[in-house]
Amino acid sequence: MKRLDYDFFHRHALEVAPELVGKLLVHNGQMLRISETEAYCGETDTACHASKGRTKRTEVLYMEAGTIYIYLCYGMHWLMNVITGDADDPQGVLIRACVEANGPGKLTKHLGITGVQNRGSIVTSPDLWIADDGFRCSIRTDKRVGIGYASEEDQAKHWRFILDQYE
DNA sequence: TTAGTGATATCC
DNA sequence: GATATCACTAAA
Repeated sequence: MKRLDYDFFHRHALEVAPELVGKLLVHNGQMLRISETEAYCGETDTACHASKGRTKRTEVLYMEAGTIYIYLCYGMHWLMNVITGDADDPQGVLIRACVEANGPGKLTKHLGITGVQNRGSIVTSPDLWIADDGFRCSIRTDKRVGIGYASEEDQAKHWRFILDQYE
């Protein structure tokens, strides 16, 4: 079992996102198998929060790879992202679901993750990290969901990665 | 299908 | 200061 390090996240979101599927998300002693992720790729991606520029909320996206971006949606659901790529390049991967809980809001609730983890680092945090235990599986892709505000071409991109079948 | 919830951004 | 928006969920 190996903790994913800076080098793993220091790549393009479209490389990191599919590889995170099947990994273990560890928080305060709980371990959950990630089963669904989505990639958000920079200011040119109209679905990405940073597409409208850098603000107090989105500046986390510009931080270095491995930074945790937690965002409160609809007043009650914490959504968890991990920043990838170079610093000042606002891209990241949304953790959408794990085997034990489907839905990004349910996942963070299940793990007890809240905004206090925002701006932390998945590489150095003592109680929140992602591990590779050698698990292998096949993955399928699909369109991202819940991004109706994005351009049609961005909505059409298959940047959602779903655990399909155990090997 | 619809209500609920609150931080953030955008507009006065 | 006020309002509109939102990477969702549960209940019906």
